[in-house]
Amino acid sequence: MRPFNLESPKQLQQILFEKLQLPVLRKTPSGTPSRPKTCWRNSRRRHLLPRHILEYRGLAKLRSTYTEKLPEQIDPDTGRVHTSYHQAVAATGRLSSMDPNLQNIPIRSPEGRRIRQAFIAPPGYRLLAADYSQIELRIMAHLSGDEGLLRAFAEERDIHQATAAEVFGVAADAVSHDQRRSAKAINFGLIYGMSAFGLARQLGVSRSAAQTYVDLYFTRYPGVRRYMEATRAQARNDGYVETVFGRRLYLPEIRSRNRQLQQYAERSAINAPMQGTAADIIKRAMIAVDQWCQRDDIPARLIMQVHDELVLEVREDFLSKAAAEVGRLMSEGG
DNA sequence: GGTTCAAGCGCG
DNA sequence: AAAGCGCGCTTGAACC
Repeated sequence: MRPFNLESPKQLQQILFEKLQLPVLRKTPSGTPSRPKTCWRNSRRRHLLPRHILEYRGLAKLRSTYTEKLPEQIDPDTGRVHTSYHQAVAATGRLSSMDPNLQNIPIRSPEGRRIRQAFIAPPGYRLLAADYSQIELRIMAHLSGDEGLLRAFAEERDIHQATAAEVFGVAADAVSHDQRRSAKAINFGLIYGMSAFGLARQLGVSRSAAQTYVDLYFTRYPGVRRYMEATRAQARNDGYVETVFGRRLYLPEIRSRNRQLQQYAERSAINAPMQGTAADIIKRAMIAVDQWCQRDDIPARLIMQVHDELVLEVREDFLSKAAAEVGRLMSEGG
């Protein structure tokens, strides 16, 4: 018998599953019992130990990846951390940031935000971040031409609230927190090509309830359903999908007899035009913003891109002018 | 000393 | 059986 390493995360988790009596919902090919991740993560509501372990993992990630590593990556010449952006990595046309990755600096947790606070501008300068609001859903509205969705955006509505009002048949100001949360999950799910099954798992409701939400959504936004169906059909016919600006993603597996590969290709076909068009738009904005920055006497520099967000370094006295101009360039393209 | 893989985490 | 897209980094295990 092999030595039993109690510090092996896998073994620890395995023992924990038994002690906590989490159900075995499937087995791996080798016969090892296995529980879905969500089951394990949900168990933290009932059990103290999983809660502590998940908290520990999050903190360990922050320490090992950011707190300990980033200071080592400071360039001695400039005193800054410099990333490399790669243009031909992500299939959808996004940039990817490497060595170090500055597109995944923490922000979602309070502890993570403390790490982000370490990123500062030089004396006399400030960081200016400008991001697109709901850009992929706006693109979905554009591509689908759905009247209801286009109207909601034209009226600058809170889109998740507006969706909830439509799907649950209530007035916008009567939408509950849970209804908005569900609508948000539906909206994200649509962008990702998610099924009713996936939505059910995400929301913790029954499959039939999730199916009801999806059906209701498509009744309210029929253009979106038409668009989704047309995109799948087009991908299957042509073997590729493309963005508004013509960037293509080839999907040979859309005709695979392997159902898993075929469905994955379908989800990619749904997602790529939206994610890819967003990538095209911000790249054009980057060119416009940088050209503006390079003009004489403009005390602002484009220093980072995070998919739907541009970050600039701006001289303090120029901040409001820069914010206005960057906003204009990002929405109108110059 | 190195590589490769999976798991698990960070972000949009 | 799997059933939500796109990424990168760290860790530990297994192996050379």
